[in-house]
Amino acid sequence: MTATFYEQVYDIVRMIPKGRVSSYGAIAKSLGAGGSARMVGYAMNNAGIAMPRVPAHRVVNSKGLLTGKYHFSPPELMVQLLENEGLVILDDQIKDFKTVFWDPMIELNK
DNA sequence: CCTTTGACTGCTG
DNA sequence: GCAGCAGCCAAAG
Repeated sequence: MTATFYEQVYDIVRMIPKGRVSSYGAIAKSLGAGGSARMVGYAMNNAGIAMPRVPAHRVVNSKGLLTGKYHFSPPELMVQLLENEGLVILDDQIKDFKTVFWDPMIELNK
């Protein structure tokens, strides 16, 4: 695979179904990157210019908090997009996070 | 080649 | 339950 770590992250994120979310750590782990969750977030920084568009709004931290919302323009966009997909956001936190959580390790049968 | 940078995570007090 | 600290590791300068 000539794909960089970023591209691998993008692939996983694009696979996240509508109305579901995943976490940085889970994605990193599914890539075999171990605890390099920060790298996933760092990759998301590039997601803004990645093609095709990467649904970065479906990626949150392990607690279901929209930690990266301030990287959107405007920050409220992330919440809007998630709510548009049927999710409920309460004070920057995803309601029923465990229920809508999408685990790449399981869904991709890795 | 060495340093800095993170949209994170888990443990500890 | 919350704040602080350290570990994590790839990419960019």
